[in-house]
Amino acid sequence: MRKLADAGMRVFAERGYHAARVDDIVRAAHTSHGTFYLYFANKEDLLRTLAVDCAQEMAKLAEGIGPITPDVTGFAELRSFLAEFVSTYQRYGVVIRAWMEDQVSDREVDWLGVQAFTAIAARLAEGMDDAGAAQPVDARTSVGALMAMLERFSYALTSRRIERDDEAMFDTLAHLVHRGFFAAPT
Amino acid sequence: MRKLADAGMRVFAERGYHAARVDDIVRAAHTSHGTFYLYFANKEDLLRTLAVDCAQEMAKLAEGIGPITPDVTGFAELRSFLAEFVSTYQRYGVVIRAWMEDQVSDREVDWLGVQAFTAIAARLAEGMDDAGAAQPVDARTSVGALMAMLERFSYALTSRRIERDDEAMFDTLAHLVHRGFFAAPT
Amino acid sequence: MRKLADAGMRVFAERGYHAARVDDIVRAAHTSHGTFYLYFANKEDLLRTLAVDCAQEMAKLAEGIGPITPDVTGFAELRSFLAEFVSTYQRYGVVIRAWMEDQVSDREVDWLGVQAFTAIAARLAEGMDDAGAAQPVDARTSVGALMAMLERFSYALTSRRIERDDEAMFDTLAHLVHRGFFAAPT
Amino acid sequence: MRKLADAGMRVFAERGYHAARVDDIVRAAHTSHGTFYLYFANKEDLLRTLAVDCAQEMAKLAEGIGPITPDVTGFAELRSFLAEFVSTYQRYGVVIRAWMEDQVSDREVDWLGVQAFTAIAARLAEGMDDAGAAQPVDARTSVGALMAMLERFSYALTSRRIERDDEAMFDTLAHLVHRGFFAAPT
DNA sequence: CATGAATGAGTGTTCATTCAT
DNA sequence: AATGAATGAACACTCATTCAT
Repeated sequence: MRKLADAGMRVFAERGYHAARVDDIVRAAHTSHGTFYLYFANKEDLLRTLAVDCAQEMAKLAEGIGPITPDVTGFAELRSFLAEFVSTYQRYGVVIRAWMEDQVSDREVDWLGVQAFTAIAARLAEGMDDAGAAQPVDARTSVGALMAMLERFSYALTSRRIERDDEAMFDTLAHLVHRGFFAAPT
Repeated sequence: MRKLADAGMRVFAERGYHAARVDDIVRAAHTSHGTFYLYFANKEDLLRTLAVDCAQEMAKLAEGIGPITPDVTGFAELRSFLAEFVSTYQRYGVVIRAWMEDQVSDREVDWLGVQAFTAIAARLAEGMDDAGAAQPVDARTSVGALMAMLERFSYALTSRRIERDDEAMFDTLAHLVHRGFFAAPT
Repeated sequence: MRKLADAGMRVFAERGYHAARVDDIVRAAHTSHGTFYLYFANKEDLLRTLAVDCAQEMAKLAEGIGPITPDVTGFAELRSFLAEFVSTYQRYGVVIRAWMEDQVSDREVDWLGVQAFTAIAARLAEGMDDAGAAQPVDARTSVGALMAMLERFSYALTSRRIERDDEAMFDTLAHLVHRGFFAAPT
Repeated sequence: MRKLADAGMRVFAERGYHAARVDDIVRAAHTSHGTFYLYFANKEDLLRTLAVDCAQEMAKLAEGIGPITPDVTGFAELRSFLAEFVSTYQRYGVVIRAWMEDQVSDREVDWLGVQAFTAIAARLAEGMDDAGAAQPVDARTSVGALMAMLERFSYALTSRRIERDDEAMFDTLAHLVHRGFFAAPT
């Protein structure tokens, strides 16, 4: 039930997954405990559901991006991807962190995660091929690094620990990554 | 007491902070509950203590590195820093993630974190000055990105979700970051 | 919930408030720990609830008594009040003593206590006015003395430390107090 | 050891017997836990020791009073006894209440209590004999009533719940009791 | 005599989960 | 489908007591 999932999202964001009580979620959703267990096997099941949502959005986002090439078009593509990723991550941050802290694993989530990862890596690899010649950087490793970076920045932005001009920061990140990939002094 | 902190580290790593029961830690340390609460106010206090340890090691590590310059020396410096950071992070991974999940904050930890961050940023800024000319990337943002990247890779390596030639991976990372900083096609 | 309050009363009476474990109460009430904390914030909250019950009964009892006059009617009134008070006190003895030992305070209880006290003092003052002339005893102080006396006798009777003809004892008490109030040599 | 008993007295008075931790007492006495258990079998043993002290003082006090006669001398005797009793009680209040709450019993304490009780009852009986004729009040019951009254007033004074002219109050009490005993209209 | 670090049994309290209505 | 009162297993934490030094 959407109402419950949304409430879970909100409550997790406010209190953190572990501190969030089923009672909080149920109240936020204006429902009863019974209803919660009608739609979710247990609290972790709700986390899993939200993780699937997250992975789906991420995968969709990954598939939507165009090739990341050494030229300005590639740079723009990367730049816009950064912003979208951060926005999505900000919504699912708690879910992701709880997921990691609890070392949970789930077929569907894992699968979607790999899909997203592969999609981005593919776009990047295309760009690298375009750049020709032997690149000392590996596409998959690079994508991993990119996503890690994004994750952390998204978190920092969410928790407001960072105070800076977002636009300038995105520019720095985009340059950093783009140059890291292609060594093109823009 | 060292024995308890060490045991806590081990148990947190195995079960995760939230799943770890005080009883597990006490048993792993071959002590009693009473002794635990003799040295730590509560479970979270142990987490805080470990976070301080972590922040201290990180700060020390950060201060030990030499300038990260555009040349091969700088590259080597960066390369070796990566390895050390990952190694340290791997030991404290759970602590860091629990710290973030619980949104805990602590004067000492925060202070040491800032110190470490600043130290690395300074080394990097030096290198950037050497590189002369206007750099489109900002040193502080870059360091943030670098550390995020490392954090996530460290985690991936720890949880063994990644299976790859570590040396090659470190090379890719070092290149990626170094080129990102200096745009020097190595 | 009545079932729990009643069980609490019984268990407190048997073991004393401090020695009574929540588990004992819960078992005596044929319920679960969860249910206990559904109706009471904690063990002390149950004590408070019982103290309110006690204060209410005492206040009701105090309001029910007629004027305590120097004549035989007044004596009879006093005599019957004594018996009722003792009976009530016997049921709430443990609650009262725990309440005092723990130096707890509560708006409602305090208020009802004052009400009861005032009601009795008023009845007595009326009688004293009837007795005319200056009385060397103050009504409020006298009531305090009376209630203290009753409290302790009630306790003695409850704990069976006293073994005597109850009727005779009540007579002595009634005479003692009545004469103390009105100095009428019966 | 006196130092510990004194400290116990102070701490019990401050926090109440149950809330007082052995650690508090030990710290207040500037000694160690080990030393505590060198002189007392356990926490309750300290309570018992203090109860013995209390009972001894009370017994001594009871033995020191002269005959309580219907005349002014008897009244004065009673009046002064009241003040001394209250003063003693105020020091031992917590001990007494804890003793009652825990329903503890002890040969020595019980014996001294009976002694004190008997001594006062004897003095009163003497006075009653002097008053000649059949008294409707029984000496032992009367003494019980008297002591109860005193106990409660002492407590009220200690906890400062009562705010009144102490001297006037003592007068009322003395009159009340004396007249209750001898029915002499003052 | 004195110490205080170490102990661990004991207990209050929480909260995910169930099930009769 | 929806409810929410009832459950009880699980856990953090306390503190009286001991004993090696």
